[in-house]
Amino acid sequence: MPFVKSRFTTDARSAKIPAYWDVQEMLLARRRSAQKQAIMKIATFNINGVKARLPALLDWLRSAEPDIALLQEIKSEDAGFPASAIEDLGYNVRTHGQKGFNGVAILSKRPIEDVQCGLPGDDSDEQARWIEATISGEHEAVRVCGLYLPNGNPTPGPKYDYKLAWMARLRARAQELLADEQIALMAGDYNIIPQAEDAADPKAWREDALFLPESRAAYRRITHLGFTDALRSLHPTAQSYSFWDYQAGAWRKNNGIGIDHILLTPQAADRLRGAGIDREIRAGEKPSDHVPVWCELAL
DNA sequence: ATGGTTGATCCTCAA
Repeated sequence: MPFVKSRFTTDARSAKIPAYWDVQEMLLARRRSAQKQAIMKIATFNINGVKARLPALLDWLRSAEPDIALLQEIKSEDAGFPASAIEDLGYNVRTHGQKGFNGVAILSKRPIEDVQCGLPGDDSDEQARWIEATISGEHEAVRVCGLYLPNGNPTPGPKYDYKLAWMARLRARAQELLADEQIALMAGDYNIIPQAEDAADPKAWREDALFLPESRAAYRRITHLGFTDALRSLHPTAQSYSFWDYQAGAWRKNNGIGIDHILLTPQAADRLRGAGIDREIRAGEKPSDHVPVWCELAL
């Protein structure tokens, strides 16, 4: 390796002084390690019945160690939620449940403050699909919104109308979050396949409420307000599948779809440090048909 | 092409 004379080290004396780049590199490394201590891992997970899924949920919490987990489809009333087993792992628990279906929850190692249940905009809506709260990191707080967007099938029909109406209300809440200019995110089961690339077999979903052009346009009307998809931002070409049907060997054939998303406000996106999908737990004992999607924010 | 799984509940619905 021949010695290449740097234009910054013109003589032997100045060569002893650390180069400008080395100093910058050192400062950057120092800043990175400082940020590492304040990283918060925030996950969304549609567990498809918290009681049937409790062992799998506890296993995942122990191994993935999220600071915050937003759960959907707990299929449990608040009183029936198995909070104590989760609290034993060091989590605070807040639920917004209903009998039989739907239901959302927030698990957090740090205190859960200013909890709001129910998506604003329709007082007659009885379905438990929205919970939001403020959680403080080491230096800064994040407003986390957990959502279970209506499936919408069959189409056309009242269920699809409800989906689109719910998405219009979601857009209104999203606009408020952006206007607040806070570190905030909306994460959950959106029941939306944003693009053909987010499905192994997009043709099979052409007529489905998860992939109809009108559904995807409604989703884009929300993201285009100024949200960043955590996974897509860091891994533009990664496979986004987060759901595999129980039927017809979908998991075995990797016939999946990406419908669980984390949308960040600009203030949250600036603090994004990592994102991923825990797809391996789909192969575990009595798995949910969804797997967790997570991101890491420097807070 | 059409098949076929799971959870919660009250035997059928929702996904």
